Amino acid sequence: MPELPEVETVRRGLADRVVGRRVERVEVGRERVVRRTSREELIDGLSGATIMAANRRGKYLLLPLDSGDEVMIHLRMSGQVLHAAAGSARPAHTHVVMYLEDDTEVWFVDPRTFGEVVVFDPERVGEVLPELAGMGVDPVAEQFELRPFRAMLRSVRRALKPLLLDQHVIAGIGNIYADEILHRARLRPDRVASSLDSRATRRLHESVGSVLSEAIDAGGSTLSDAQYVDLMGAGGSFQNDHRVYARAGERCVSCGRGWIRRTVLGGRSTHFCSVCQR
DNA sequence: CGATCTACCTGATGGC
DNA sequence: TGCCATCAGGTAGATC
Repeated sequence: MPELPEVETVRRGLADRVVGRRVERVEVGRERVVRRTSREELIDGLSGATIMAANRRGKYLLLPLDSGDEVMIHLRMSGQVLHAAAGSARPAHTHVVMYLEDDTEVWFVDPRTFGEVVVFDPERVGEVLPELAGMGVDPVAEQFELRPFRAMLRSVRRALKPLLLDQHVIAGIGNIYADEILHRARLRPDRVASSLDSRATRRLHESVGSVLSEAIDAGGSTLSDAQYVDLMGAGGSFQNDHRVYARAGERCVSCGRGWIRRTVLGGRSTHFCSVCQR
């Protein structure tokens, strides 16, 4: 569920409401969400520590602690991070509870338990989180330059959408935003990357930046199932600006001529206008 | 190298 | 109403 804009919205909530606070106590329900290490390592690593910052790389939340360790939270498909007054009623599937010094609690909630929480020593990041080393550029948190992007596109014979979804190439884009970015760039999801001319490359580069930043400004996308919410439990509004995602059968509002089609590409549901995306 | 399939889980939805 | 199949925002690993 959550992609870069949703994770960034959660990050900002943590920066505003949780950074600088001390974690007094931690409870772990289902061990599966701490499978990367163990229940004991999470509890020992977090108890008594103060959260010093809230960072993000792609869809990974990274929270440095005053101990020198770091917390990683990944929401995967159905994870939520919520912040509430101490003693508030918790949703089902609340697997981690952090009791903060200011009588508030941070909850990690995840029905499908694909998500995870881990405390690790940054010096051992390569052992605990080896995937971080191979992550591509974060187009919001880092410099996302046109030139290397163009060189990468020219060098691969892959369809654009699976390429945008590949976290080794660009970190943070998921299924919704891949479709929205390609629509804005007027490029078909199955178009081969190396076939783009320099104008198309520029449109794609600009669309990556503009779609993601507009989605962040809107607080992310909350679909009808309301699975994604921010730290306070509020939904985002970018779903109202989706032009293709979950709009199969509707008239394309960009060109006014085509209809939005739904196909499957790389095993993912894919939405595009066959008239204005080429 | 790249495409495809599977697995990991639970809940919502739609058809019959 | 109930039962069953299908699908979901992510990612890693196996296989061809």
